[in-house]
Amino acid sequence: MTSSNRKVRLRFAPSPTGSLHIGGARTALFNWAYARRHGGRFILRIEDTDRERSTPEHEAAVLEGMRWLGIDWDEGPDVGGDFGPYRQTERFDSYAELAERMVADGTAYRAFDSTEEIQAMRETWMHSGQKPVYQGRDLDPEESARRAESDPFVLRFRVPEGTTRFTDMIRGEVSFDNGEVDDWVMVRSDGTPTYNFVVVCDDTSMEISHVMRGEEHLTNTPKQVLLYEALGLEPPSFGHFPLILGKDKKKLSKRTGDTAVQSYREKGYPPEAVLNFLCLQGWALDDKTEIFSVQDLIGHFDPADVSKGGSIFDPEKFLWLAGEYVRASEVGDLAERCLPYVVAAGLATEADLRERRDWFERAVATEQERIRLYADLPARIAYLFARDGEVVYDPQAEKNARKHADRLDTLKDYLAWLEPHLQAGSPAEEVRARTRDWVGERGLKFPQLFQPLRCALTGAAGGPDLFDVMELLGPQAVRKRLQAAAERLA
RNA sequence: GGCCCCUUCGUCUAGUCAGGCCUAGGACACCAGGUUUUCAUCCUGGCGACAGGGGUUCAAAUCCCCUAGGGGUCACCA
Repeated sequence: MTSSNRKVRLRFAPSPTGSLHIGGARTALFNWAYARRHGGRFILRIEDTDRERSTPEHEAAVLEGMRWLGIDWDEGPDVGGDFGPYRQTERFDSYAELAERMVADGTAYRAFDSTEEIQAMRETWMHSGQKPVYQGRDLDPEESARRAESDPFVLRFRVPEGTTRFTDMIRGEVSFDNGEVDDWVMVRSDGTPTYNFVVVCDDTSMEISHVMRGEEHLTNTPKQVLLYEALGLEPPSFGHFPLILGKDKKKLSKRTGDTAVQSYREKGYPPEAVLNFLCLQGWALDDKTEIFSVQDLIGHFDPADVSKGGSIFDPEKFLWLAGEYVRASEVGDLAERCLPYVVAAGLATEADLRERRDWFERAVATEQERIRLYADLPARIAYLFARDGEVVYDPQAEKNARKHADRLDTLKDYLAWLEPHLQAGSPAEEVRARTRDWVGERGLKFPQLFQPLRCALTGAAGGPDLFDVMELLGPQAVRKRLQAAAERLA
């Protein structure tokens, strides 16, 4: 394309004005995948030139979010690299010098308009249907230099006549009439450089070969391409991803859904599922595979295959995907990942769970196909930690149990029958089989025993196999819960 | 409002570049069955789309034009 013999170097350049956004994460992911696929480098650069809103805490949160997802970088503020520094505010010196040169050769000029004047112009443009473009209001060089000594000014880029074209890796040929492009501000009156200026400087000096970002940057691209041309530099290849949309079809925002990667982490989404879901926003591995790893992404990602239209973020499908990952987990791993949530819910201490590790894993196994998020587990296994006389009966469970007029006798007789098994510690399979026989011999239907039994043991209307539950509970708890139920269900 | 981008089931998408293999495939959701001690899982089936209109062609979801709709952007934010 633009640069055939350049080394492949891509960057993700978030501004630390908040935690990692779901859209930013996808941008990072695709850039990362492209770099990895082509044996290139992936660079993390912090765009902190908005000093008002940028904070070290946000920067840390962004890095943490990336790490959690498993997107690693070869160069960045924390790991360094040969093209540092990797925070823009630490690179200010290099911008100033270039700006001076551009004023000297006329590709940039000083503008002395006050904020109010600019405001007024914009008002006029918007209401009168004129082109909302600021162009060519520069003074002759001498007057400009003279006024510069007393009055504040900004440096603007002088947009030449013509048409600016570039080949977008996702959209193909894109062109803008230069008459539509503002003589945009490169350097503010306080001497600090603006985004479009800084980006070009940094991408150049960091030898970035491909710039892939969200579609909201599409109109910035001609400004940047023009700057590359004015500087006699070869621009990188550009690509603009479609936006991730909320239910309202507008750019996903906090109003229309959770946008922070961190909040999905807290809710207990497996990071692999988050990554997988992000891939599905605008890209597909093939015509039928929904579940795949980042290795598959790396092996097949091509920006030309990315959809051009925006995609509405579907929380339902996201949840389904999370569940798929949870179900496919190895139980030990799943237990490890759920453990913090069980502790946070106050059901047990970490030490306790680690001591009863085998038991805990078995408990997790009973719920593996019922939970979709790690955070779903605590509520589902809370009954295992309840006091035997105080198991919380779900209204539906109690209703089911009370449907059977013979419930009290059934439970009492069943407990009596069960007692020898409890004492002998009979395995679940055996008790399960024998119980079925017992139900048959007594001429009962299964629900007549199982509904009261489930309510007594777990308090829930649905749940795992009751004989697995009994094993987890242990003989004493089973006894007590059945006895308690004989009173509570009277 | 100007400019730019976009448009396949409700949603995510395959197919569009190289027109026929598309009576448009998959997934989520939904509906109906089945399995199960219940819930969940799992299995089977169903519902459901080429924005509209003109061309080009033997043939168009695919190419061209127009219209409509949606979005983005118009900062001394990034």
